[in-house]
Amino acid sequence: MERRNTIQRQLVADAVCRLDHPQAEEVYELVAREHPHISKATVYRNLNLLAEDGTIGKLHLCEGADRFDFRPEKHYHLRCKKCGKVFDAHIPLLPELEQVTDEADRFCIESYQLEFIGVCAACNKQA
Amino acid sequence: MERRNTIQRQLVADAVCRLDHPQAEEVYELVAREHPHISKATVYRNLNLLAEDGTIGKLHLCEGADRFDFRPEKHYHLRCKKCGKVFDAHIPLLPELEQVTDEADRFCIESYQLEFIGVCAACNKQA
DNA sequence: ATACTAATTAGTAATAATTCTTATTTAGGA
DNA sequence: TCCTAAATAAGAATTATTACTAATTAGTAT
Repeated sequence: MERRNTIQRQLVADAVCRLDHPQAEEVYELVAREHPHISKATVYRNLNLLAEDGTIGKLHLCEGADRFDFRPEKHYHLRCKKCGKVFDAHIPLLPELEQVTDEADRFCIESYQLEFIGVCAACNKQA
Repeated sequence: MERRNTIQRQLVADAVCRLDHPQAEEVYELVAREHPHISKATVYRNLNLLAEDGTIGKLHLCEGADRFDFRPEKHYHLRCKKCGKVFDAHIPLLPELEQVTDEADRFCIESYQLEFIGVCAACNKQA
């Protein structure tokens, strides 16, 4: 049987759109505020399903829990090591990175995960 | 007071050298085989201390637990999505990546984390 | 050698994030 | 309407890691 369109899945997707790079827990909290009966496992499962079929993006960053991202275009991310916030980078994609191969290891590269780490404007101003 | 040189720290460092991109648990197991009284917390603490001062590297990959790496030169990593193994990439460092800035966000980039994902030679042969 | 003191330890408890389990409910087709 | 597979709720279980605390240790000073 096909994947169904469920209300829960739609609610999860909506919540990701309304939040900024939320972690699963934040998505759960937002949905649960309106629909207290939703199960945490349902939120996790649907986040992963939505990420699988590309409806949303899933970010596995160096620190902390996975985050989700509804922006469709491919883009890099910045993580502030002071406040922990994650930002969309306004950096053009690096074509060199897309073309990397590793013949030496006969390893078939399919994708990559890149994250820039540093200090955001707000935290920089404070210091 | 300064950081001390402890036997436990040396044992942890040695174990990382003898293993290939081990997770903390594997380091613990190897040390504990010879020294069953070592505490898991001690292994974790020392792994992080060693990573802090650059004696070993700490890898936060997309999947699974953190891994540790004793190789001193900067290099990229490959992760096989079939078998989960992590390999050192024989790919030259990309200078473009080292020079990236993000003026638009006034974000001060200090480092980055890059990981290539694909299928290793062994898994490729099987399929 | 002994004593001192802060760093480190072992062992355990706690936490955080996520996945698993099971009984129940639902959606869509026959 | 009835059937069946998919999806759900609720909570237990798991995994990886960190926190806590009393006891021990390393490095230095006596």
